[in-house]
Amino acid sequence: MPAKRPPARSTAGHSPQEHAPLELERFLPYRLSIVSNTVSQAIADDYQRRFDLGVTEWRVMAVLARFDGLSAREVAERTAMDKVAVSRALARLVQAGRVSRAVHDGDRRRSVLNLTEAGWAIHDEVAPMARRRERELLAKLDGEEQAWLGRILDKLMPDHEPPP
Amino acid sequence: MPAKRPPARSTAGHSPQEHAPLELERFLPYRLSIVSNTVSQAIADDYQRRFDLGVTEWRVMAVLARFDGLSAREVAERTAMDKVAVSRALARLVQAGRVSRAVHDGDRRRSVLNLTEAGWAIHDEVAPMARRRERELLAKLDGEEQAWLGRILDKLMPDHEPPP
DNA sequence: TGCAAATGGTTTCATATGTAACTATAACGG
DNA sequence: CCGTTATAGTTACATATGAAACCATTTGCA
Repeated sequence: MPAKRPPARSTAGHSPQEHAPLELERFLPYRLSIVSNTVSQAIADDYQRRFDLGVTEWRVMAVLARFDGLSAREVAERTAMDKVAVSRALARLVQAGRVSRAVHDGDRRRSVLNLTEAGWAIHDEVAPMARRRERELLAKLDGEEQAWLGRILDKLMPDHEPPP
Repeated sequence: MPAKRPPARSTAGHSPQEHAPLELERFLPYRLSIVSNTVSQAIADDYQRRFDLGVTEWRVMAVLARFDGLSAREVAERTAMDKVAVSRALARLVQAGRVSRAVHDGDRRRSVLNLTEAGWAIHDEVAPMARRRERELLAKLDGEEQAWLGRILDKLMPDHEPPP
């Protein structure tokens, strides 16, 4: 262990002015990002290696499992990803035979996307995993806290009203 | 507006089994990541362009503002970044004359890091900005919600006890 | 001592991601 | 109709990020 550890004093005795440094560990956006990244990473680790499936790809699969025949743009709306990310995720998914892509009748710019059998098979393995992780996360909170967290996230969520 | 929008039914009438698709917008890790990314991005936009300063660099500056003479590894601990990210951030900061790097007496592997005058000048502009953004974020919540959020994040935070 | 293992830090390489430019098709206005 | 503008999606480029290999130094210990 190293000989000296300077005391955790503030403003580094540097100059006359008060520098009011930010305390990262009490800074809300910082804490949010730590928690969020830790959680996402834990979940992703479950399927990332096993299925060679990225987070973005999984999100696309998740919406296609609920809404079939979406276009790439609609997928983007529902996943809060931008269209480039969706395009790339789809390229991999189609390539891997997990999603089928057809052309929309009457608008040949649009794709019509669906999970394939292989896609469904993966979905049906990953979805329960993800839910299990979510439960593990929530298990750290008591019921009251869980309820508050839900409400708070609703309030903080940028209004991103997907079509009903 | 396009002619048809398929109803939001589940499981895509695909096969006999129940597919139990994940509802992303109710999935906690997903919502967390949306909120976190939105907030971080909003803050970063403030200084990113103005000072050509990345989020990682700002975090390094923030800890150096509170603790002078840290080594890179100590910075990494306090920012929850990995050492590669810290190394890179430091390279840019030192290059830009915002952080000074010396060699530790008695352990020549270690660096001894400090903000320079230029670094302090930037810090003193960015820190209040960041705080203002945090206040804006919290303004969306009432007092009770703010308190709960703080407690909840504490509980969800991975135990990452930096040395006192 | 002296040498294996550990530590601080940087570099390398493969991937991921964001922005802007681009292609193709469709919608609109005269 | 025909040119302009808008939309769906992809490509290209630049930058960011993570994992592992890598150097230098220090520590531990026989």
